[in-house]
Amino acid sequence: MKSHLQELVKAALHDLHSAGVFDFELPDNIIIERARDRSHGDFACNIAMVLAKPARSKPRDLAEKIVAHLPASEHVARVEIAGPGFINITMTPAAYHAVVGEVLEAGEAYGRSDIGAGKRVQVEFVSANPTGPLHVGHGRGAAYGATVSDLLAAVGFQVHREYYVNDAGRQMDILGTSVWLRYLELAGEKLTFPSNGYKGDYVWDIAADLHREHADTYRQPSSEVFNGIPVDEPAGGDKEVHIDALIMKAKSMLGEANYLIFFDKALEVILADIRKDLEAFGVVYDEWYRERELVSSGKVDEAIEQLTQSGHIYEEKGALWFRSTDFGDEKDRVVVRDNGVKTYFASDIAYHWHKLDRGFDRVIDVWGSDHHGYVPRVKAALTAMGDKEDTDKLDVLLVQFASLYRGGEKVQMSTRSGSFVTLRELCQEIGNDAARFFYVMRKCEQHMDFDLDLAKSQSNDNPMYYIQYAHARVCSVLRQMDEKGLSHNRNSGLNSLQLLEEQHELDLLSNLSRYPEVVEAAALNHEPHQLAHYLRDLANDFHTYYNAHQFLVDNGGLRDARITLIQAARQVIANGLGLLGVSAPESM
RNA sequence: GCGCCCGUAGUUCAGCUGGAUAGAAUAUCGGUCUCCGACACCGAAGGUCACAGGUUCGAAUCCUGUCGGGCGCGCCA
Repeated sequence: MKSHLQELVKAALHDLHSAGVFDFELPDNIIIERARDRSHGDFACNIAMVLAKPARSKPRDLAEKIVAHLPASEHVARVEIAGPGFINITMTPAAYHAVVGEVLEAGEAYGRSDIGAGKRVQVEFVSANPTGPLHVGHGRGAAYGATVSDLLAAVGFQVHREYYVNDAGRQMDILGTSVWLRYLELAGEKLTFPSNGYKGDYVWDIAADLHREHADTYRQPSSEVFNGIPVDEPAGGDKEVHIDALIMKAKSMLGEANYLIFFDKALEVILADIRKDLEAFGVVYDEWYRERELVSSGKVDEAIEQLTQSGHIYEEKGALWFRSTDFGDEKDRVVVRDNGVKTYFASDIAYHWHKLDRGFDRVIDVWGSDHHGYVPRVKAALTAMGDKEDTDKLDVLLVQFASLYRGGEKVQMSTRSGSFVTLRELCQEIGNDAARFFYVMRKCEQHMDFDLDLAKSQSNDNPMYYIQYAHARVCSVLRQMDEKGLSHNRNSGLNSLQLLEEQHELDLLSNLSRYPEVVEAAALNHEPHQLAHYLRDLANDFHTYYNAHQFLVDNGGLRDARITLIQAARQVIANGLGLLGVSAPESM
C-alpha cells in the first residue's frame, strides 16, 4: 500500500521534472508515513516540505502542484494538503478490504518478502564460553539473535546462524582443572578448592561421572598436587597465579592425554547442555564453529602472518603487538604473549577474517554490551588485513544486560560463585513464550528491567498473554460458530467485505495492512521490539472490536465478512508470534 | 580520567531514522457481563521529553556543553 503511494508521488515528481519545474535531482526514496491522527487521513507525505528549498517554492504551493500531477488510483479516496505542506492521503475502504484476501491467500507467508533475496547474512550470537550452563544474561542475546535471524530470513535473506565455541584458552583450562580437583575430592582427597576455580554444582556432576567411569585411576595425593603452588588469594596470594600454577601442575601430573580426558569431558558435557537449553528455547544453529579447529587449521597463524607481512605487527617486551592505533583503536593490542601463547584476540582476528572469507554479504555479531570496548580492535584488524569495504560488512549489535526482578527485589547473580539463575531455571519459572517475548520487548541497547512476576502473571498487564488471548479468542469464536451450527463461507466472506464499514473494522484492517512494513522495518533495523509492540496494538484492535460488535450475527453476509476478517487477524497474530518464537495457542 | 550506551507520565517503556496536539501499558479514580472467553472493553487524571545553548520552515530525535545512571578501559577470555 505504502509502495503504491510512493510510486504515485514519484510519477508526479517525474511529470513536474520533465515539465521543467525542477532543475535538480529527484530523491529516490520518498517518505510516506502512516498518519498518526485519523483526521490526517491514512498516509502523509512530507515531500513538498523537503523539496521546497531546492524548488525555491513555498511548501504548500509545491504540494498543490504535486497533487495536481498525482496519477489517478482506484485505491485513493482523497488527497488533501494540510498544515505546513503535508500531503494527506485517504485510502478507499476497498483498498483496506483487499488486505483480508491477501492475508488469507498468503497464510503463513503473509508479511514475508524477498528484499534480501540472494544475500547471505551470518548472525553469530550467544557464543558463551562453555565453562558452565547458560545463565539469564545469555538469554537476552539468545532471544535477540534468534529473532533477528528469523526476521532477516522472513524478508528473504539467506541466514546462517552460528555459535562460536571458545573451546581453547585459559578459561577452559580453569574448568578442566576444576573438574579434576573435584574428582580428587570425590576420590577422598582433602584440599582447599581454588578461589578462582569453577564452583558450580555442574562441576561436581561432571567430576562424579568421571569418577564413576575411571574410579581412582587419576587420583594423586593432594599434598603432591599443591606442593610448590603459590598460595591463593585468601591466604594473601594472587588467585590468578595460584590457578595458573594448578593448571600447569594438572597437565604435568596427568600428562597431556589424561588431562584432556578431564578437559574434553567438561567441554562435551557442558556444550551438550548448552545446546539442549538453546533448543528448548527454540534457538537452533546452522553451525557450531570451534576455536580449536581455527587454531589447528593454522588460520590463527596465517592471520598473524598476514598482519606481519603488511607491517602491522611489532615486538615489544617479548610480546607481539598489533598496531591497532593506526586504525582508530585507543591502544595497541597483544596478539602473542611473551610466553608464546596467542591471545584470545588473535583467535578472534582470524575468526572474523575467515568469516568475511566465507562470502557472507553481511556479518552480524551479537555481543553483550560489556564487550563494546572490543569492537574497535576487531574492526581495526579487519581493516588492516583487507579493505574498508569488507570491514563495513560487519555489524556488531551490543545487547545491554537485563536485570531480573522478583517481588520487587533485584535478583543478584554471579557465574563464578555458582549462585546464578540459569536460562533453564528462568524458562521453567516463567515459560519459554514469556522469556522469548520479554527479552525482545525492548530495544537491545536499552537496559532492561525484567519483571519475573509480570512475565508469569496471566493477566492483562502481561502483554504476551494479551496477544495470545486475542489469538485464542478468535479460535474460540470459530469454535462457537461450529457449536451453534452456523455455517461460514470464505468466498462469501471475501465478497461481502464491503459490509465492513465500522470504524473498529477499518482500524483493524489498517493495522493488518501494516504488518509487512513492520516486519521489514524490524528486520532491517534489527529491532524485534517493533514487532512485539505492533502485535500488542493489533491485539488491542481486535479486543476492542470484539467488545464493540458481535461476530456471530444472523445476517449471513455480514457474519461471513466479519469471520473472514478475524481469521485474517488470527493469521497475522500467529505469524507475528511465530517470528518472535512465541506460540499462538488456540485456547488457554 | 578516557571511551561506548542510556536519561520521555508515579513506574516500565514506545515514539516509524527531523514532522502536525509527545503515545501505550501499569498504578490511581469512575463505568461495562442475561451477550461469541471480563485473561476483555470504555472513560478520567497524569509531562519543563535531565538541564543549557546551537542547527532550520519544524527538534524528544541532529551538534556542543553540563549534570545523573550503566558498562568497559589486562601480555584475561
